Amino acid sequence: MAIIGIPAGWPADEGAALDVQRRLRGRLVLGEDGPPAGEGRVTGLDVAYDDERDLVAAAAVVLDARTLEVVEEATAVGRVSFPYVPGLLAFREIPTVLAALDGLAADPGLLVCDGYGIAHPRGFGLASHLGVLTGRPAIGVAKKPFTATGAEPGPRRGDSAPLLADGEEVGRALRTRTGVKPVYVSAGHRVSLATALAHTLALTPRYRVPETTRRADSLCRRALAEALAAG
DNA sequence: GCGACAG
DNA sequence: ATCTTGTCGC
Repeated sequence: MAIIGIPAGWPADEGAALDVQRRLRGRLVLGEDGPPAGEGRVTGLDVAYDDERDLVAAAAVVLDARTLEVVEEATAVGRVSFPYVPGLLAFREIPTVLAALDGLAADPGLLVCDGYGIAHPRGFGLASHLGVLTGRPAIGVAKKPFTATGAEPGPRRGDSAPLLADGEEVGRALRTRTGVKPVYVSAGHRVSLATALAHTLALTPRYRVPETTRRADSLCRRALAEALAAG
């Protein structure tokens, strides 16, 4: 499989990335409810890195939202396109993730990203960025808190507490399993927070992290290992 | 100015 | 993200 190069004109430094982020932010759509949970399709996206060889492997796994069975999978391997800078994660992952999405024949439905949507320092995290570039509904489900503030949610599955930025609710800390650490859910593009929360609960019948993310995580690790073995 | 900070 | 030792539980 060919290695995805860094796209022409891709931001080369933080200043350029911030400019792109600010421009794309103007195309964000937040007024839609988005696709209802439990029907249609949901697609999990994740990446794995090999810093030594400057490689990133991405996976896109399409699930039937009702049964959570795999409909289709695709992977891509690319060159790392940006250093890790908190708040600019999208610039590191997006070229290879888009290549994986391009490899799908099925309609991906809702995009479920490993990271934040609008609960981001400038309101435009990975899920929002990917949503705008693809035009598709997208949500972010992160495993760790970022810059938004919030209280601890209650102890039971389904309990949640607002994530606040400048007094506005930009997401929720959501307990997906009773007695287990919460995940951090935010709308990305063309979805409401309520829809994002409903999807996250529908995708976590058994584990803390959504089934989409778990499937994509294991697939991109496999893809990276195969790329390294192939040379 | 300093610390904190998705993956 | 990635690395890494040991431990607990189904």
